[in-house]
Amino acid sequence: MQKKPLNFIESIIEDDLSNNKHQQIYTRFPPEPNGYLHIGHAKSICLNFGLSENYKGKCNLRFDDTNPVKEDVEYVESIKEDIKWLGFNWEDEVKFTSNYFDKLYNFAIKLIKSGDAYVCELNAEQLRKYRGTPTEPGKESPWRNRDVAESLTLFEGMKNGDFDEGKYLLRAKIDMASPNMHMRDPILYRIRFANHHRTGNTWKIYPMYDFAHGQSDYFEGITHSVCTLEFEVHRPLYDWFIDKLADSEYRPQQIEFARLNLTYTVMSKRKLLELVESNFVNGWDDPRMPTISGFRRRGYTPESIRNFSDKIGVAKRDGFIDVALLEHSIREDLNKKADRVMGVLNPLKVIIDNYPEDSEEYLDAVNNPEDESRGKRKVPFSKELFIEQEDFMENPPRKFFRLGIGREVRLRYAYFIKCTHVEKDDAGNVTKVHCTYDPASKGGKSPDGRKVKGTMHWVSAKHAIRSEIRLYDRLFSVENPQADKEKDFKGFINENSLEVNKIAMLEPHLKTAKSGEQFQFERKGYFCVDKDSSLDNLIFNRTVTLRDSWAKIKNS
RNA sequence: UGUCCCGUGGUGUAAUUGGCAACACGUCUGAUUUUGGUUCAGAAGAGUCCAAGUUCGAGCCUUGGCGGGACAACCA
Repeated sequence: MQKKPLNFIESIIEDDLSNNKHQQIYTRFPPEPNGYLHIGHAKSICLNFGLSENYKGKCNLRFDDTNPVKEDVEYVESIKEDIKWLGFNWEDEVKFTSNYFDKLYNFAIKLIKSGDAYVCELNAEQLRKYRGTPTEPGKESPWRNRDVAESLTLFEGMKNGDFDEGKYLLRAKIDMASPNMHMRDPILYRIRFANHHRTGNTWKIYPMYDFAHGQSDYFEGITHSVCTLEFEVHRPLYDWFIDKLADSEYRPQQIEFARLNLTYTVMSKRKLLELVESNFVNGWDDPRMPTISGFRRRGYTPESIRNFSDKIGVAKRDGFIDVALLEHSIREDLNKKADRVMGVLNPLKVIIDNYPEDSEEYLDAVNNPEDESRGKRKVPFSKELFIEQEDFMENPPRKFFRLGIGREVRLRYAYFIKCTHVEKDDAGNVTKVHCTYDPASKGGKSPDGRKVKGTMHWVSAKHAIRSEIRLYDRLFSVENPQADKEKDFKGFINENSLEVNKIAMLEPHLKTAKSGEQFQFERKGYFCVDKDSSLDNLIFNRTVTLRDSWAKIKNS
């Protein structure tokens, strides 16, 4: 057995462990509770929790809840649910940055006292001007050298709610000329009269993310603070804070990796929120959304997402993962797990002219050829059947192996049938296909050994149950909807990303299928029962189609 | 005209004291098949952004270019 090559983060960890820098690793997943988790977060979750699993360490779930105006308990609940669903467990109880508000406040006071922070009165616009640009140095605030005592008093007042929002700020005193914008006297605290989902109205001031994040890692004893690339330039600032705070050699080590981009979708919470709010989709868990809850409702399994996460790897260069790899991951998983059934999406009536009028019989069908333990079931057969419209052609092209006049095919698990003639409507559309069957071919084998090219799925007309089927396609019509700087990403939405089919006919076995249950509709794809489904209105979501080499031939 | 990060098949990741580039997805053949699925066998596809240098030998080291990305929210 060959050892799987390490990614660069694992290499760092193995070095740290073998050098005894750490005896045990401690990671964390630190979402802000301001939206639902998406597949990009899943990558980070699998990484952080996976690392702690593989190296026998620990991993915290910590909500970075420093901005009460955007955050909500609804989101903390959904995030917890998603992580559990993926199969991960956090260490101890859930952590919140708001747990550290006191510590952070005391640290801020320490910084004021040591002359490393001051209360500033610049307004938003002035602040922007004073900050400079990436290529031009900033200017020092007129309040920068205010008395320590005065800053202390003012900061106390800010905390007590004595001042209006925006009136004062606490800023670190670092270097307004730094080539790194984040070092130009960053804001530590701002006044906010907002109700915090956990601390209520206790606080009138809230720490900025940059002032809270690194220290929270430090408070929790995190050894490896894994985050995405955009925080790379923040690292010197976090290190600056920790140097002021630390009383030992211990430092959390921040390591940045490239966030996940997937083709034909968008991955920012802001954009996903926009899709939800403008009703392009039906909520955060719409099966077209790249959210974890969306994939769950679509029928993706936790295993498929974890395997996907393994396969995409971890690196610092950012790129786009082909959505085909995700689709491969779910097919791979469902191929082993999903029971096969027969369902006709676009029914075409077939009449077996030589089959006895009122007769019916139950035929054996294998539930899952990949898993014998799943056993067999009975499928009813009778004189009138439905087949898929696209499985019949009057003038079939070369390489078409299905039914046509004079052709013989196999009905899966049933009989060989041969088409004799068709009926048409006034418009010339085929409405009924007449066939004869070979009674000797029961079960799908012909005793004389003759072969047929095609095997088709079918349902017995009088036994079939009708169902609603939601067919999903990619949400966007281009690989990268954000590539165009001029045009808004919503302009690239695929108008046909949802097709609701209400004419599908399924084998009766599915009548009692429960919400969340997954099946392979033979030759059509993987489907799961939607949460909106009920006994009198069965609803299936198509998770993904099967690979389809005929479609490729047909389209070329 | 700043600081930091990154350039390996179509896509994503490997190549761990420097030894003529591997795996996965995708693509294309063929075999098997009661799913045009699965499975199996095979093929094409990069000479590692460019240039110079060190070396017997460079994707790995050095230098200089070029290209891409991040950073100017009282967001995270």
